[in-house]
Amino acid sequence: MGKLKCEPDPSIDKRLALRDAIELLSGKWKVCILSNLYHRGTMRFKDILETSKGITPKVLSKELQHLEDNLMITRTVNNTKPVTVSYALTDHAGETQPVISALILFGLSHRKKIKNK
Amino acid sequence: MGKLKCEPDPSIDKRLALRDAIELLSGKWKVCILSNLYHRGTMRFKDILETSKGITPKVLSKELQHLEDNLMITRTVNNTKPVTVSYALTDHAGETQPVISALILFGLSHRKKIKNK
DNA sequence: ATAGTCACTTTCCTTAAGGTAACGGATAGT
DNA sequence: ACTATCCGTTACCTTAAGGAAAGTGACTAT
Repeated sequence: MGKLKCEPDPSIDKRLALRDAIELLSGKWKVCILSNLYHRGTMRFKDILETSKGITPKVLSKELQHLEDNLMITRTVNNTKPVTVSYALTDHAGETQPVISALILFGLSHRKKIKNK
Repeated sequence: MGKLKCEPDPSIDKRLALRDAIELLSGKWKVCILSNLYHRGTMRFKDILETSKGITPKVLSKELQHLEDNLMITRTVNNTKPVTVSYALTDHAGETQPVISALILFGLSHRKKIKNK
């Protein structure tokens, strides 16, 4: 494979954006949590704890805070007994859909390539 | 945001693909190295060491091996004095382009959202 | 003989991610 | 009073990522 294009380096803005986007999806649980919320809609803490198999409450709590800080999910304390808390995706989280699709498409092709080694 | 669609859970294949794809791009240096190779074409070890500012030879060596294992780059030992080694993207690496574009697009929008907090 | 280049490798260290297990406050049922 | 549910927190530990600094081996130039 030779040189492709020889554009100037990507702008600093794009590099920061790329780094932020990857960080937001990196780690063992974030995509799993987002995916669960996407497919099941609003969920309570305990629901996510059970569907994200293997996660502990401590880690889940941290991940949810991180996702909330990044405006990917909303956290709503319900007026119930005992207290329940609902989490749901924001509209902004919907913008990850093209990213996820592209990642899956590449990942599928990549796994094929790797298997034939 | 209510429930979006209520598809069944994604297939196990897609989940694995997604995880692999994210892992391949996670970490401090991989995207940086790929981006350098993409914009500059074939590069020697020292070139990448200098353009990926802050990386150490040990870490670069490890990252390059990882990328080679994943068929993203080729490693060619040149018949020169002193020995030089050339790295270049594979065709397969080109398939990350839609992923990177999607990540940048999302990242730019995300950074705007976060700034207005 | 000495010093330099290139592509690493080795050793040692710090930091951060993630896991385990137990505990806490609020509330309710029996 | 005792137990249970829910949503966490706290304290402690292990592992992995990554950084700093020096060294190695093959070769060349002076």
